[in-house]
Amino acid sequence: MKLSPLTQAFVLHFGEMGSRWGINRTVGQIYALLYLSSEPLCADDIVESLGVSRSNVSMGLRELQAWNLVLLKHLPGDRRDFFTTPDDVWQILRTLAEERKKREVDPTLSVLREILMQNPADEAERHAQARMAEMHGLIEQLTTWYDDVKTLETDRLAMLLGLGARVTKLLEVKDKIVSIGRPRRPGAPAS
Amino acid sequence: MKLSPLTQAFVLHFGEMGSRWGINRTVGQIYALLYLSSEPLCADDIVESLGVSRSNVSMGLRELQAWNLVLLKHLPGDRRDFFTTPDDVWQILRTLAEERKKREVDPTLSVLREILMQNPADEAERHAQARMAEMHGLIEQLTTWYDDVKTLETDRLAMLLGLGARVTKLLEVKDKIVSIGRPRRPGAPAS
DNA sequence: CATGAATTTCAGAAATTTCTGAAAATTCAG
DNA sequence: CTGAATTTTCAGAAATTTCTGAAATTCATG
Repeated sequence: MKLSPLTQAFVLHFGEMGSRWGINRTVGQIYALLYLSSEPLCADDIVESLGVSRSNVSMGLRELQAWNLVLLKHLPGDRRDFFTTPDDVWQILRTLAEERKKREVDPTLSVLREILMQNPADEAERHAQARMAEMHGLIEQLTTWYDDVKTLETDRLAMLLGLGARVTKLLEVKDKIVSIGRPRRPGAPAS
Repeated sequence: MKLSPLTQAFVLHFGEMGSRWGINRTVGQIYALLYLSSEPLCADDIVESLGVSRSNVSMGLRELQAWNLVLLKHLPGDRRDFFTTPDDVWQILRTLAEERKKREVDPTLSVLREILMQNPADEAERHAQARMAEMHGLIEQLTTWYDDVKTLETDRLAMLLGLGARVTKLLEVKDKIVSIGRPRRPGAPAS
């Protein structure tokens, strides 16, 4: 299993990027390899392709399974485990988002909520809590949006992305139309 | 500068989360501290609050400046550097998004483009390239959306978030209305 | 241009993370 | 149950990252 130069380049890059996240180099490389492969690979294929130890691959695969990023396959008449990634990149994105939220956002939210329950002892604590409340509010808004959007099927999601910032333009126009139909009295708040 | 328990809890949590990203513990803690503080802090304040070495704080602050996450302030008649975070959490979010994109997404995009220029030597490379093209397409869609949305002022952005998945429902309704106005001939594609 | 307050740099120590090889566990066919 | 194929575990080696203290640098001021 000698890697072609193209595959090699991608695998090495993913290794580097991996370390920029929490994921380690080998895990990144294993994932890249599985992602590119047209058929499922077993642990020894990976050992051979990446030149790392068998046990390292075993641990890497375990981590990827914990992230729900790989699928386990069994070929009939073969006791070995084979691994792939899902075909659909959008599905991969959804999984990634879900797992990162679980690991990075949820714990922070719960710490913030915890702290915001307490009441402040002094002015410094009052200010600190106000800051945490701001952060909490921001994260809540983002996760609410995420929860709303994550269930969209791929084509709807693509549609939403394609719309981008124009959505707000649309709403503006709508507001204008509404306000023509319901002209505001002089001095009344601008709604 | 003894930290109050509330602040302490938040700072420690940020330290932990920091290591889950590329950022190290101290950098996370420094940021948390600055974020919560009602007035700018100088390096020695941070040393005292966190109990780490002066040089470590210096390096941490440098990293945070590289991320554009802190602001440098100078008090009149004081030669020391003082640091704060921006007041607006939405602005912080924008900066964070921008910097992470720069560090994590852009390099990947450029590697992908590089590889997709080459032409495949065999069937395996052809398949690998197709996979990379899928990933490239996905990232392009996401970054296009991001580029579109990142310029929105905070209230528009909040509006867009509030709308969430309902956007697509809106489009559906619009499509329905349009198709009533322009009934499709039998056998014609559903547009 | 000397002084001293403040900051930065950097070599190496300390801590942490990653990786390996050997041993243990698991699984299944015979 | 035995034994071969496969996977997992884990103690410690190797590599990497983080942190420190001491020295170097910067720079406003007398």
